[in-house]
Amino acid sequence: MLTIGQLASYAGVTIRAVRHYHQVGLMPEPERDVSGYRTYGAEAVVRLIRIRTLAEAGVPLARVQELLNADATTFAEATSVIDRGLRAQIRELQEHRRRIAQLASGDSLAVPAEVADYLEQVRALGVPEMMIAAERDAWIMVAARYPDQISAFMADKVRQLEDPRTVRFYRLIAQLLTDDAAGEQVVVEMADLLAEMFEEAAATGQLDDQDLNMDDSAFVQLLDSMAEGHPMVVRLRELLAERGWAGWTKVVRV
Amino acid sequence: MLTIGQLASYAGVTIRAVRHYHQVGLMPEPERDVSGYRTYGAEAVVRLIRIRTLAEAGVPLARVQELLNADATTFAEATSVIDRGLRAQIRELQEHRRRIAQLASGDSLAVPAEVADYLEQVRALGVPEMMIAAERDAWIMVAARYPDQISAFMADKVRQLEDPRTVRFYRLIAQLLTDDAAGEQVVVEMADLLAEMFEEAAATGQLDDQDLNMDDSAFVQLLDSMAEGHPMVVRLRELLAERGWAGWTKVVRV
DNA sequence: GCTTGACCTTGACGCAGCGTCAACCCTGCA
DNA sequence: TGCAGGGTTGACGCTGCGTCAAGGTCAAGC
Repeated sequence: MLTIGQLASYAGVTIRAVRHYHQVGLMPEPERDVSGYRTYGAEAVVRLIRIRTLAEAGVPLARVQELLNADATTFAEATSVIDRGLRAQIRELQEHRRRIAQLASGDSLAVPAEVADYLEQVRALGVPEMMIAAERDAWIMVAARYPDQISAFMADKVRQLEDPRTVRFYRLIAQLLTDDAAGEQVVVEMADLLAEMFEEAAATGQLDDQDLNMDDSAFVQLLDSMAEGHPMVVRLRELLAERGWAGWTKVVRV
Repeated sequence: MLTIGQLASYAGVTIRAVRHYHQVGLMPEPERDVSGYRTYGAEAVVRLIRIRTLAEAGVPLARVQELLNADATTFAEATSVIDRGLRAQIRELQEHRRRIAQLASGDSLAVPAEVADYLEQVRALGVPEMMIAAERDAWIMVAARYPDQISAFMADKVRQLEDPRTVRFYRLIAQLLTDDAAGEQVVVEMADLLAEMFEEAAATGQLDDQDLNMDDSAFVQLLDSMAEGHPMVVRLRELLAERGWAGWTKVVRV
């Protein structure tokens, strides 16, 4: 007769696992000797090995129970179900790998590739990291709220970078953030630039497109609020208001 | 400002998950409004999305914490570690699939393929299922104890099946188990057969090979004990003892 | 007969990442 | 005013054991 330790070592499992199987009813509690030790025979070894074989194949213990008593047909069905589950898990893990690989490349942490590309272009203009980070955060939110439209948004933004005035605008931001001496006049130039571009956008109907895309006003407010942290933004909005424009995420004439 | 439900829905997670992240310190507890509701700003949405992105990529929450504050180099290192982990998991699952597929085929539940093949051949001789099951159990144990030698053992057993006396022996077992009337004379014939074969094995040195392979006497006793359940086996051992042989799993001259 | 070390016993907490009550309070609308 | 649909904390549940804790037992050497 075997002690629990011997049983466990024959089957290549831990003592704790054997006791666990008793607890959940996978193996019957065996006879005890005079001092209370569990005593096992060979049939326990066999049962334990079969349990392990199934468990190591990824079968949850609850189903091991059923499978050990199942006929061939039931067993075959069960295994095919389990195999489907395993395949699904593998697919999931592969998806995880893909995501991790994406994360590992660049600052794309939590942003889709399109956004990362755009940010890279903005970075190339010399815009300071602080501003890049703020932009990234905003686009993270947009991507979360409008996952289907994010690539269209980004395509639009990339097109805007072709306009020299947009580039100039970003350069001014860089100047404001890096050069403490730069002050009011820079902000004024920015406001003028924006007002001019808004005018054009209104004329070509681009401002109307916004309505179709950003239909969630609470979300727009939320995005706007992200910018308010900076005093420069506050001042810029004042100047834009003087020029007849309100809104930030979504621009409207007032 | 957002409530917890709004925050959760922006990021596509459950409220419970958000509260969990507070609890484990992944997200700071935000301000409360007059009635005790948590109030969030946009930066919480961003942080939550980044947490989810990492978590869904299979990063344990404990590491998400570190990664969010890590620099690019640390981050790259960490992701490669995580990717290795994911690959390992995938390999494991694939191994599980292999095992499940093996289990699904035939009565190979927990026996290696070699054993299953051997049992199939024995079954073909007309040996009743009860005996097959007993044999299978014994080989399960042998395979567990001597995984490296099991295929050699089985090759040996298959070779033995070529001997007409072995076949005759199995047929006699079948007769004993199915025909209640069959009695003493069958067992005697079996004992004679075995004694003859043991004699030959001793002459050709095959019995010495056993010593090299089965070196664990406790294990041998255990295997012997599996057979003792049947009165026929007990009687057979008596007769073999009269003919000068002892042991069952491991045969010795006495 | 005593000590020592390896092995056995039960009981209970811990783990990851939340899901799911329970029991109660707050808000907005008809 | 009532009711639906938010929010709050607190606590247990799930999987498959690992890991103390606080002992009792066995075999062996002195």
